[in-house]
Amino acid sequence: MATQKPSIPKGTRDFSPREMIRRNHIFRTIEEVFKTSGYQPLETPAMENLSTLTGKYGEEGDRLLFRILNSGDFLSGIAPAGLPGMDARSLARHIADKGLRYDLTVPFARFVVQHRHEIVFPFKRYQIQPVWRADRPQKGRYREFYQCDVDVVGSTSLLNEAELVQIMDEVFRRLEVGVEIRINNRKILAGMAEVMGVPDKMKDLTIAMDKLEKIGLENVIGELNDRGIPAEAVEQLKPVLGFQGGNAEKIAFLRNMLASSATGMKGTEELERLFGYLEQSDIGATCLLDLTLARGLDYYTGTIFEVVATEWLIGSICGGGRYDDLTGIFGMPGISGVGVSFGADRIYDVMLNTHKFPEAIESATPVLFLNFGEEEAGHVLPLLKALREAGISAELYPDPVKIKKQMSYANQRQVKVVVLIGKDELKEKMATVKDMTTGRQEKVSFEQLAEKVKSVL
RNA sequence: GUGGAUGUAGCUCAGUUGGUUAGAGCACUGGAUUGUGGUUCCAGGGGUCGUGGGUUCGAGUCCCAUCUUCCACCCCA
Repeated sequence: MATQKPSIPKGTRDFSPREMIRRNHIFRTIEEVFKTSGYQPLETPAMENLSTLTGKYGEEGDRLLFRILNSGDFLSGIAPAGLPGMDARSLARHIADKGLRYDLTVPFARFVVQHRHEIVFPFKRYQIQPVWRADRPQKGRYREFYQCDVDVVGSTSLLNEAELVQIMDEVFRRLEVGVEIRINNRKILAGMAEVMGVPDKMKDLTIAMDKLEKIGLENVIGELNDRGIPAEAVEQLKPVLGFQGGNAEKIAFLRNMLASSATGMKGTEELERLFGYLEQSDIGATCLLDLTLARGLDYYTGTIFEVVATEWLIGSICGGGRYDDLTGIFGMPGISGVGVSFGADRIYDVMLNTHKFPEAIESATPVLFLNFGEEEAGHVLPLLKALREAGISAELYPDPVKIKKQMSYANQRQVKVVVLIGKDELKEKMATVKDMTTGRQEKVSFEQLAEKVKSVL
């Protein structure tokens, strides 16, 4: 067999021990915050039935789903004559009925409906697992990445939204990542489309508005025109796009602008109440009412969130919102949920580039016993066990190779303490303890070893 | 899915208008030092030049295709 160059699929990554220590620091911090707010852990399978996934993320989302080829003779049901006339899309419907999950929210909704009789509502869960998207990789964009979701379903209270903001604030405070939390409400966007006389164009409207920060006012207006929104409607939108003022002023402005839209007024009230809660919640990060925030996922119906890092531009590092009827598609209408998702990989990128990883999490190196041969190594085993029981991580070099080689290994592993027990030491029942940072070494009795090692560490 | 850039040793990169056997630094292995690392010195191993075609007497170098990575669009964590 010809040797092949080892590689991994496009957009996926290996994580080295050094990277894993840092990633785990992020995961543990997030999980800790989730737990202290009363959320419970949940996991779902990497793959879902394709019928569960399709149609939940919009047309673009469907395109980005990874499909899993059926097992067995999956072409048997297709007439060979029909094949040439079939495009990849329709063929895919016949030969794939499973797909990798695209996010954690839809599988969660599926879980809630499927287990509705076992669940006590309001149900609060968190879920930290990878998701897959067949997107083209780019800066901060991967085909396999981890999401850390917190959701609560079965409650329409805006206190849930406020709690999620608190969680976002606390996570990034603990990770020492500077952020701005942007908040909007889909009902506001629907209301705008309504008062502009283009209620069916809400999606086009939001896609264009969302780009304001990126492409500027002129280009947004151009895009609105291209998307078939009449000039007089665009004219009504201009004050929104150019609005300067604080959150309270924005709410007052909306109340005036959206007066004729029941939906719009509902959204305005929701925002007002949420910001009221936030004022009483002692939030450290900036919470900004962003009238141009849209978010592409189809299922959001109320409050929407997005978090961006202020010290490193990489797109959003956390996002989410309220979905009023996600469970309805699975046959359980009338259950409202709200949640946010932390993008662990992007948070990692931000922390790496802004040097936010604490040194302390990196230096958990063990004590190393050198291996002088079969007999000497045998005498090390009880000492090794004693150290470990004393809570000191320790290891014995497995092969009796040259001491120089073993020392070199210790050095590269950044081992702080090396213990040498050779023929000489065995005779006196002593161990030589070497401090690798100073280079100094000292002989101690086996009984004193743990204590001595501790003093050097 | 659209457009642009990229690929030479494990890593970072040289490589002339196309011309012998493709180089350097770091890393690795062995030795100076038969029980002592991080410094130094000496020696050594390692590359079908991303892959597949083509042009040419001759291709790392030119052309085409394809893949990877990166960047932008779309969309998004």
